[in-house]
Amino acid sequence: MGRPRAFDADAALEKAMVIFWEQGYEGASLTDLTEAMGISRKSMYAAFGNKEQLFRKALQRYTEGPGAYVSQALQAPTAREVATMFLAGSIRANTLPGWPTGCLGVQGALAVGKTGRIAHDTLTEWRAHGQAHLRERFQRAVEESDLPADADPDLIARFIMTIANGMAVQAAGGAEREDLRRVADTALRCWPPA
Amino acid sequence: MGRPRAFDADAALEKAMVIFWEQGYEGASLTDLTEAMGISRKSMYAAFGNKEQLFRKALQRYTEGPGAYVSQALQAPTAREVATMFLAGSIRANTLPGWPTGCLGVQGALAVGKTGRIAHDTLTEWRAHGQAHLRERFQRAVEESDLPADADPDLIARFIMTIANGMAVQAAGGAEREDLRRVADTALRCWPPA
DNA sequence: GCAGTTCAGCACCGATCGGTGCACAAGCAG
DNA sequence: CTGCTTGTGCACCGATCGGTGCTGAACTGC
Repeated sequence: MGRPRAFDADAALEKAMVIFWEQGYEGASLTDLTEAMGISRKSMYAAFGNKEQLFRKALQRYTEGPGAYVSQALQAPTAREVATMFLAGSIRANTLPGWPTGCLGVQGALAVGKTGRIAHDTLTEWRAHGQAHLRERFQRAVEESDLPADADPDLIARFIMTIANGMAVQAAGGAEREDLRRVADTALRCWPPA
Repeated sequence: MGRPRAFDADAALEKAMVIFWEQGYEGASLTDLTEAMGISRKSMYAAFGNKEQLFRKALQRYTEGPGAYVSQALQAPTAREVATMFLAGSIRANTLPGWPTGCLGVQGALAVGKTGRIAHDTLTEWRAHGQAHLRERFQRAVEESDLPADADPDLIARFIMTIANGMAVQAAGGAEREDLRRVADTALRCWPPA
């Protein structure tokens, strides 16, 4: 009994997920969230508890929606297909047209709100500069025949930088130095990588 | 002429760098920063301008300090040594004892302040769960002889997850789907990776 | 000594944060 | 219709944000 709710809680949760995805937890203010969800603060609290619980539910929805590739990949018949499907699904989820770029699981504490946009852009540029330096160096290596003539300096630089970026996320999650060292060794087992 | 400043601006900048490194730009409040620097807000503004400029100077100091491995690696004689030194330096900088873990260039917009700690931990756990599922699946592959008996499921899972994490950072920086696809192909060119 | 200049500390600014009390409207059971 | 419950919107809470005006002390050149 009582008055039924006048909005679609599931649709509202999806809107909230998008805001968290593109702005991160701290960067997403209650005003941002409720405006996107099209409901009042009070309705949000009544329906979802508080901001933290809303975030958890948004993450769960992400896992079942854009992040469903994880469980799908795990069902592949061979280990190689698991890895291939996992990475392919990750790529797809990271670059869905009409959706925020990147992964909510990383982005959620990587993206920033309005006040942090400056720092976000500064760091994106900083990483791009580092990658550009690598690319130029590998370009030189091609010219010096240190790398094969058909090697792709841009790809190699991006590959190495991707490993480094990934290791930074791993380290933020508590990975030990020896863990990372073995990852790097694995990445360099085949050289040149392309 | 005039009264000289009573604190070491360079030491203060280093303290600020550490706070940004472990708490991110938005997560580092002026109170956090000035307390760590041991100076008043007014002194900070007089010496560094504002929070944004302080962040830029802290990033520059990071580049010249813990991040100096980048320019060092670029001077290596061969491309392979460049890649090896770059990754090794990245690992070292990500896991310096007595310093924050991870990379300021990623962390600066990844880590969060007090209010975001909950989300940060939630996401760290979320990523760890995904990696654990991968590990269990690769463990099964070893038991099924789909992977060699000496394959290391933990390492393979961490390697794949590191690529995925790195691609998420790349995507947040604007990488296209095709760019990421080639990175993933590169990572899977040698299989099994260990 | 003096005058000039700059530093440091405190209180305070408006804005925004996450979260809530209250009045009222909307729908239920009888 | 009358009670009763519950969703909704508005105004507002204390806390904190980045940033500043003011006061006085500390140091310089003369």
